[in-house]
Amino acid sequence: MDKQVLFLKFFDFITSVHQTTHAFSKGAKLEDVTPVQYKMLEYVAVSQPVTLSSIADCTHMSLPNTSREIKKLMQKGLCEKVADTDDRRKQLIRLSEKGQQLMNGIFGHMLSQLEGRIGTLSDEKLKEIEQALDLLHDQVFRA
Amino acid sequence: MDKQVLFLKFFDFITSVHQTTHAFSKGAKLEDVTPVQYKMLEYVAVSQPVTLSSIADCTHMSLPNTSREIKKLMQKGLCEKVADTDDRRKQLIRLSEKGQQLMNGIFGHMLSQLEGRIGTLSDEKLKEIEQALDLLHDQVFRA
DNA sequence: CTATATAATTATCATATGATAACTATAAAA
DNA sequence: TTTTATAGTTATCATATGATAATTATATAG
Repeated sequence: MDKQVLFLKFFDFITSVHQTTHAFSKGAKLEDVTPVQYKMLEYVAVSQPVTLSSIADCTHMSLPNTSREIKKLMQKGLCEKVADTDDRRKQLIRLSEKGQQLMNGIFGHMLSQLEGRIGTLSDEKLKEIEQALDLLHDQVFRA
Repeated sequence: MDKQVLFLKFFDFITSVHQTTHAFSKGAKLEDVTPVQYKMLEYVAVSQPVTLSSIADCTHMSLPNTSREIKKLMQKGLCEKVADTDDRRKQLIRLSEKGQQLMNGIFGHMLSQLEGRIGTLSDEKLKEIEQALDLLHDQVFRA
């Protein structure tokens, strides 16, 4: 097994995933949300409610900058703060109704893009794809 | 086959790939090269020599901004221009010796990161991984 | 030959992003 | 209780990035 060749395949694969990600998000209307803000919204959508610190950690941002951008997202009415009753230093963030709808729309758009790619495949093929996702996730792209 | 479930799996997978990419590039010393400039270097490294227009296309940048950033990369001694003898409007870009060394170092770093993840796997497992990469690349993450 | 399309450059501007210092409030440890 | 650690805010600055208009040079179509 030539590791050099496998590496090139990985590199090509990662590039393809990035391009596909770009293609998927293209066309989803994101008026008034910057790339960094979108990344934050995506994280909040999946893990809500979350503290500012965990947003900062997971998006590789500093706490001050995270605070600033969340403030902007709240001003746009996309996020809400909830006080943490256990630890009053913490601020729990979650999507607002409007933010939830925005992300639902985006996820729906991505789903339809995916549908366009795998919609016609047989159930056996889909099973194979699912297994491939699991394998790579566990063996290579694990955190 | 529940498409909704498969979508969530895809979403999770894409997130993992992005995080792994981030982890891979972390630690590679990129003094004085911005993220956008790095993206350009990566494209040039793989496809050189390339025209400014193709760099602009593939990195989703405007031509003026591409021109500006390439200029900076040349000032840093990482890229070179070669005139296209066929069409004198075109500027072919390639890595300089220094740029080549930089990218070799980064690719080497990524290779060792990958090695750390799959280095101990059996040849059969590696074959499976290779097939999974091919499958997903062809069926889902194709351009 | 003239008009038009392509490739790239330069200049300029607004905004997004990243970094840091100074600060407040609360919790936990000594 | 005093000290120290944690969570977050605010303000400020420098730089990176994205958008656009105006310009030059060359190629190609009519």
